[in-house]
Amino acid sequence: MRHISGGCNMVVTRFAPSPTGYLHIGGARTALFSWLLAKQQKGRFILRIEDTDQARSTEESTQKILQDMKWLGLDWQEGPEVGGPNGPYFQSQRLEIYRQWAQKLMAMGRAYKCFATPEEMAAERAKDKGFKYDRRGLKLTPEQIAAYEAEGRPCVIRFKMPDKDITVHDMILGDVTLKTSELEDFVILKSDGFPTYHFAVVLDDYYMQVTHVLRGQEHLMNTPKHIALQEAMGVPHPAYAHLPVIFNMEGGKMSKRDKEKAIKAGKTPPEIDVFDFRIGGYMPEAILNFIALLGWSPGNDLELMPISQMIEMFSVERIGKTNARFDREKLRSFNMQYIKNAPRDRLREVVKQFPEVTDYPMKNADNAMLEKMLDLYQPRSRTLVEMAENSRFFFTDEIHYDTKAVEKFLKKEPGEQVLTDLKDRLAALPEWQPHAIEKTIEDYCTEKQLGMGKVAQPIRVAVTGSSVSPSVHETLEVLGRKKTLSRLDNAISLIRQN
RNA sequence: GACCCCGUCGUCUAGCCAGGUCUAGGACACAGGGUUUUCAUCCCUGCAACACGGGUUCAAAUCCCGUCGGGGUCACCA
Repeated sequence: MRHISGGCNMVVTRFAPSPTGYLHIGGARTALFSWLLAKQQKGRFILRIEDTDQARSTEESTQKILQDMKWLGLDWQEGPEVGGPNGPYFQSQRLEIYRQWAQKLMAMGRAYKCFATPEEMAAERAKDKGFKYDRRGLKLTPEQIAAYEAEGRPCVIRFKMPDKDITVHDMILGDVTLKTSELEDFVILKSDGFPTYHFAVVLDDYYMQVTHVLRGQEHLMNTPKHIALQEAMGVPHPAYAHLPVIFNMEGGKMSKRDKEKAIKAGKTPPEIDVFDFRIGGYMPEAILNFIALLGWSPGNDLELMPISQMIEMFSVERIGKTNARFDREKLRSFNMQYIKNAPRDRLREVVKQFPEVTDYPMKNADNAMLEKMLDLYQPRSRTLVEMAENSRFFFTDEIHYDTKAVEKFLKKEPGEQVLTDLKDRLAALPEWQPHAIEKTIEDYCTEKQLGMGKVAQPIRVAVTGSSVSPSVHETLEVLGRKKTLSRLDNAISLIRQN
């Protein structure tokens, strides 16, 4: 009898990505829900790498996925890097288990060899759209099999589906019954000796003592196969929960292809993978909060909540059945609020890590400058990209002058006059303090009978290149007197150029 | 095409399981107003949904059936 580590009733969930690219946002939600369930139930969360597709799996992808999981803060109690009692956690390292069970099932008469090549099967399917595997392997005589093997012909092992209906008791969808006639004898062991997904998940979930399987709804039709397999092997069924699909705004499944489509159409590609959102300047906590609400709701009007509260309030019963569109506008709003409400320590950490994956002048910031920038931009940035771009004039002297702004505020009256006058007055200030700067500007306005807008905008454009920035006196203060004056000079000569 | 799942504001959703308290609540977006030196924030107001058709019932967003619509799956991919 196997000992179940940590107690018999312990909830064990897992996330089992295949390493064929970055972590998809939908995968991240599956991982999050599984993680939340384990945390809430004081159980264990396992990360397992399903690298049974030799053609597509890469070590690089594995690393990317681990990195994205860590960045999101979804830690695992068992899996790559941390190990665990039920390892290894890479399916490619568990081949012996699958082979032995395949043999066992064959000995039991529940599985059999088939020598048909992938090409043959594809040809059958091309001929008949509704083609279902015809059990041709089962019709082979022992002599034929021996002869094929003597020739060294490759074969697969197929599972013999039982002749009965199978009901999935889904925690979200309820009971879903599938007629056995809908299912064919599927391959469990490929000709390269690797298991198929169906075989590997069932065995691994069993050996890793997984109690709850949360996965996308696209797996619903696979589940009867897994249940049949579990029955044949005499192992328990984990509880299943099939999550609604995440749609793009067009109403189709949100997929990596959306990126290629956008590029072809000459548009900027949408964020699809977790890493895209990371580069896009989103905070992991905002992403987690947002995707948690794609299908799940705590039941009251609560939306923004810390992860600790999500853990507390999470329940599979409150996951809905309807597919959800991924509304980036709402994510942006969430992200803005997370940036605005973040403790300074946390925001500083996030902002300092950001240049690791991007390249903005912000990366050259010293701590004092960064802190001042944060004072101004924490309340007014929806993403770190906005923050980095809008504040770039602090960190580089390569100012890009917005043409419209230059025309409107510098080249028109009283632009030049304002700059030359204020340059002298600011240069003469005894102390470079925000209040002193503000007063200088205000006094100037009063004296010249000019509205604040007439004065502030030319300065703003001169110093930042843009007509948009935090309040002028704070901006100047942070920039420093030296840079302020030299940029005023530059702007003045720009005006005089023509 | 076959099988399966789903269907409340433009979007995410609460309400549905245990019908009445729903002239359907919240959030994002949008529109208008206020604050303001620009932008953003912030505050106020507004717009806006039970897919459709039948039942059951004194009463249906809530239960049943059908239609339509959307989606998923049909691999030696996961």
